[in-house]
Amino acid sequence: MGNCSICAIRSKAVDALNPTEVEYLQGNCAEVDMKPGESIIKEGSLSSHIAYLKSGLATIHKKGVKGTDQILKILQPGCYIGMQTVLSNKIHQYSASAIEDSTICYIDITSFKDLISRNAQFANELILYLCRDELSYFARFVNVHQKQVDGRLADTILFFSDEVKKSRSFQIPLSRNDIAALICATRESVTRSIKDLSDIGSIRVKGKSFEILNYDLLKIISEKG
Amino acid sequence: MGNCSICAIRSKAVDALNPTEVEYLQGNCAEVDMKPGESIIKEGSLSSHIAYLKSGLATIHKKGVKGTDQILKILQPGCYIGMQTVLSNKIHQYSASAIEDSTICYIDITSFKDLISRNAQFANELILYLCRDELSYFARFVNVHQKQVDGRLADTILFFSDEVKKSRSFQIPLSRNDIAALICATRESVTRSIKDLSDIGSIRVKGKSFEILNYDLLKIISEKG
DNA sequence: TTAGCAATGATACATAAATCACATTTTAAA
DNA sequence: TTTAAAATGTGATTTATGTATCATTGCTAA
Repeated sequence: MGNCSICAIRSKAVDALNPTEVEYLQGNCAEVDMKPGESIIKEGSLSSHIAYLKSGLATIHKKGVKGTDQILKILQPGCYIGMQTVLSNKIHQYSASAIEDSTICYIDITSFKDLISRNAQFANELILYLCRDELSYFARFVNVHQKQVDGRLADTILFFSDEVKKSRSFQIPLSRNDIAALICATRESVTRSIKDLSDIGSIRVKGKSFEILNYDLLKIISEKG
Repeated sequence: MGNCSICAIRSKAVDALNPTEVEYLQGNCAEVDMKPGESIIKEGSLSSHIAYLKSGLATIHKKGVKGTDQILKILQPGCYIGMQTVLSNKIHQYSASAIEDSTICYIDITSFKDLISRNAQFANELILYLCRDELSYFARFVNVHQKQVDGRLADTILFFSDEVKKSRSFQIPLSRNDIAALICATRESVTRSIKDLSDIGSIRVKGKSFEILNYDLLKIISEKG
């Protein structure tokens, strides 16, 4: 059982709850530690809990017509997982998996719904969360289709550097196949593209270790597509 | 000024309002008629109103790195337009345009936010709306990347037939360029793909008039990609 | 350590779809 | 009606990326 009242990365929504409500949430919330590769929620399964990524890193992925999964998003701490499904649908419409050591809080649906109807400010913060989330997909959708593989890979590397790892030298905890699923390409294209970006001296890569050598150049490739 | 209390296609959210609240909404809501091509909201402009599509048909579109717009979605009556931006951002992150004669209700932001904080059920319905909307984008995102042009075009034709026009013979109120922007392709590819689908006898097309001759065949192409 | 397996890199080849260039049709305007 | 402008169709060509195959590396587990 987690302790929501002292949770360091608790959401703005939870901030809007009063002490009694926080206690209620806490009583209906279970904290679970996860290893990379472990499944947080599974597409097609019955949804009974909303998950909250307290620490670590995870992905949202969804099966496509080809049978392979597409990665929709990299999730950082502070993200709700499965909320769209739990609130509007009985069956999870996407999967989520940890890609680093993570801590997940599973919140019982009923309690969560309770809090939405009880506390308007809580509901309001969730609305804001959903709006921002959806807008980020809009941007992603348009970008992915107007850039080619090099540009999309550059995007991803910059994302991990700027948003996730906040460093020029970092690990991307994804296999080449995973990166392909994320940027909508094949494993082979990812390999080639990594080679391309390395050849022009914008990055240095060894396995999962990435280092940005020429940030501006990488940015240009990301923006030009 | 519209009359929300007797609006035939008013949203489930508005259904949750009490008579006083409906009257309040009505007082802060302006109804506008639009012709095809007219802009409902504009990407980059300051957001002051949420739009609600009361009748007609519209598109959401967003500028990409190449400078051209990508169509994110075809909107049918009952859709909120610009809500994601109005609630979480000052600047509209996407545009919307009518593609058929449409009626739009512009709702003042402040009043809308008021209603969210006043009425938990209203907020709750908006949350459901946002959840469903986002899930539809997930499906679209994955589909678009795992199907080739023929499959995506088949998807679009089936969508207009099944969801919008509810007929096997209908008009698609989009230019070839628009269809291309919708299915992430070029105008030329759309033309060729229409020819492909016609050659195998699944559709008959004349200008913007489409007729489905072999529904099952079209479905197979849509599903196989 | 070694065997076995999964992940990755590298190369040749195939292909879907973009680009380019131009003809034709449709629509709008004068 | 005539003209201009926009939209659409078509064929040739190019290109990015997928597919296929095989070699290599690295990891896991006995």
